Amino acid sequence: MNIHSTRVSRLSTDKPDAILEAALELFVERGFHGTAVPEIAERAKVGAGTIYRYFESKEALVNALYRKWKTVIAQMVLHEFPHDRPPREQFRAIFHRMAEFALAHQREFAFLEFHHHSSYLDAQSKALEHQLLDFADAMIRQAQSLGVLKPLEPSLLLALMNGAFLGVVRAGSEGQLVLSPRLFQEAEQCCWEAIRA
Amino acid sequence: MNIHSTRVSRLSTDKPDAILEAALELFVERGFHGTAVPEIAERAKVGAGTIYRYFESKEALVNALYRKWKTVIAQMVLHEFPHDRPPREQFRAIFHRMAEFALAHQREFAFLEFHHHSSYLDAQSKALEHQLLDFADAMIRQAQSLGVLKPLEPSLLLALMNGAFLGVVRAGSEGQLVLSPRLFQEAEQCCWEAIRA
Amino acid sequence: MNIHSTRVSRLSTDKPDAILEAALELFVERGFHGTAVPEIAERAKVGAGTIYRYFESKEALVNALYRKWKTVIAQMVLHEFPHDRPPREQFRAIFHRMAEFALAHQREFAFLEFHHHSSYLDAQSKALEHQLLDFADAMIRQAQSLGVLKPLEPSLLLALMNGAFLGVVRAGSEGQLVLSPRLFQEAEQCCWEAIRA
Amino acid sequence: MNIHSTRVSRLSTDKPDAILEAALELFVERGFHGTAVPEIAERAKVGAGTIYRYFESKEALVNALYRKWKTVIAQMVLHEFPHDRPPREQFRAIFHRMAEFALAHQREFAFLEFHHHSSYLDAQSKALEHQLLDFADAMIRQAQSLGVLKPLEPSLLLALMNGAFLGVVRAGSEGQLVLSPRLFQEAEQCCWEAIRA
DNA sequence: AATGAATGAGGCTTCATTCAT
DNA sequence: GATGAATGAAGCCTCATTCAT
Repeated sequence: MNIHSTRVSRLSTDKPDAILEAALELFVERGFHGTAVPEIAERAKVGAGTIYRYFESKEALVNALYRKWKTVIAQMVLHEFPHDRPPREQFRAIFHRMAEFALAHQREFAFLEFHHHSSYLDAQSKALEHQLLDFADAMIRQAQSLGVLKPLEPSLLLALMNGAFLGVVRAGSEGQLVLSPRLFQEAEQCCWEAIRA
Repeated sequence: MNIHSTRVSRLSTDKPDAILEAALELFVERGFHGTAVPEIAERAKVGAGTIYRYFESKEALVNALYRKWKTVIAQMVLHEFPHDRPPREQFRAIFHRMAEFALAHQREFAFLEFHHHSSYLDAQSKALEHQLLDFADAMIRQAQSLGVLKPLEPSLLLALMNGAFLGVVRAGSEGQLVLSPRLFQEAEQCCWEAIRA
Repeated sequence: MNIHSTRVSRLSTDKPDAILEAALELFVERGFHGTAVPEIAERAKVGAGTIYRYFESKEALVNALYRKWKTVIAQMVLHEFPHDRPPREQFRAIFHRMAEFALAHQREFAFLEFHHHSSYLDAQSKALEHQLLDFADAMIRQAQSLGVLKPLEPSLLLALMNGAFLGVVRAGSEGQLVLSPRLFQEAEQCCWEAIRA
Repeated sequence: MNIHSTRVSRLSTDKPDAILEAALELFVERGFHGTAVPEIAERAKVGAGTIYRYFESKEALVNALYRKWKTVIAQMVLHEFPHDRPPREQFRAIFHRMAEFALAHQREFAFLEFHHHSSYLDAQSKALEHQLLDFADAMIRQAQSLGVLKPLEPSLLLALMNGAFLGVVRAGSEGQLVLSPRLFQEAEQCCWEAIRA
């Protein structure tokens, strides 16, 4: 098998990926209901029918997309997490890893956020959602028990951090802010001061 | 004007409001493209054609809705703003007024946030968006010049605050948090600590 | 309300009927799966969407059609049936009434026969089917007990009569035979001789 | 030709047959338009493209199928027909031979009947149809000239016989009747009495 | 020769909008 | 002014057919 045939073969294999990629872009730009399946096909440079060889329906497609990236981000955050380090460092780790993901995959991040609670996400997709939230919730409670964080409702602290981070990413994708590792470091410091005891 | 004509007039006047109200609910529940105009008519208890007497198109309807509430929230925040008070107090004022709005009009707030940057919003609607942001930006710069806030990019601080606030409201509408004036006070304190020098 | 408005009103009311009529013709000509809904709309001179104001789906449409005419034929045969007359006369009555229907509604008769056992007919429609068959079966058994008919399986006699009648109507619609009351009288005599003791 | 090549050859030769067999089953179950070509391929255990190596199109496939079995049944009925025997015996021969075919090939018989006058049958296929009918018509006329049959329109007698026979087979495939040689003998006697002078 | 992935025309259905009442 | 029946363009999806392997 020479280079050429390898390439051809890779192209074939990439069809579902091209579809996912195209769908991601369009769902972010126009939303789920605002995107027509043939548009996705066109951008992915495949026939409209081809989409249905790989995904049962438009809904199955969003769900596959959602699960794919939600799984990636969860793994990035949780992989070899420094469980035995102090809260301040753990917080930095989470923030940093999410920033890394958000920088490398702005569109994917936006997609995950905008489709959070949509009616077309199935139970399995919604379950994935809680993986990270539950983890963060546990972190917060532990840090609170150590007296490191403000003794407020964990959900409040979580909502503030989550929101603040998302706000920064949003400002980035809207062009009001140029995202950079440096910027996220600054944001991280601010966020920490928001919740520390 | 006799009783009869008053009634008729009141009914007539209420129709566009009923339509806006119904549209708001449905747009929040299912999104713009996910909502059918006849559904709006049904919930508003008017004929489908009636909507087109008051709004040129479905798009004109969202834009009217967006402008209506964006104007209300802008007025709530800016009306008799304590321009001569210290930054700490001004920050509290903004936060408090927005919280008031968000508590009284959760659906409206959600609507404004979810439709921020949608393609179906026209230029005029998008312009309204900047009213509050520009105001906040000016506040931040002034406070920074007084050395009260961290000397970071104003857009970053704005994004953090905006996001954090939104995160709390979101957690509220998702049921993870029970919104209350007390809760917003706590959130406000956290947010302030995030950005103060 | 003058003649003109009556006409208009009748036209409006006739829309579902026009749809049923058009569907009937096309289903007979090309079968259920061979007929496109827009074709039905075109022949009925209505918009394609209009069909869906009156029928939930293409399937609901065939079922409505089937039930409509199956009910009509059943009533024609069973209405004021001469229960107290001798078998020979009863047989003639059934045959004659069905012939009357088949002559007046050739297409409808063909439709009912060709769609008998189709997968798109729902349970309710299929239930209607048995109304006439069960009645005929009871007749046959009674006549047998009187020694008037051959002592063969009732289902066989029924199948022979049913088939023979249908064969004549078919030959008529295929142009091999010109249907007439006279012709059916002759057919009736033949059929009786086939089954009489 | 060695064992190996025989096997290969048999396999190859069997492919069109497997396709015809699969198509027959599905056409009977769901009709022509209700059956998808890939389904036929799947049931025949061949690739979808393979079908097009043997048949130009889906339409060509039904026509081939129709012609194949229409030819078989015609040969079964006409082969060494007892031209010099009396009408009663000839009638019995036809009936018996068709019964034999219908018993051995219920699905094929059903297929031929249900697709009689379909728009997708071409002229050649429809011509085959007349082979048997014309033969039967000639028989009837001859028997009539001998005064053995009722002096009614030959087409009427033909339609009655044809229909009655079909009715019995139909009742068999619908489960209302258990087909057997004995049953067909009884049916034959009935039919004869229907038309004899 | 055989395959089955790929295609895109066409089918069923929805829905924004119009218009006769 | 108000209605809602009617429309047809457009959306999701299927499937007969092709073609690269």
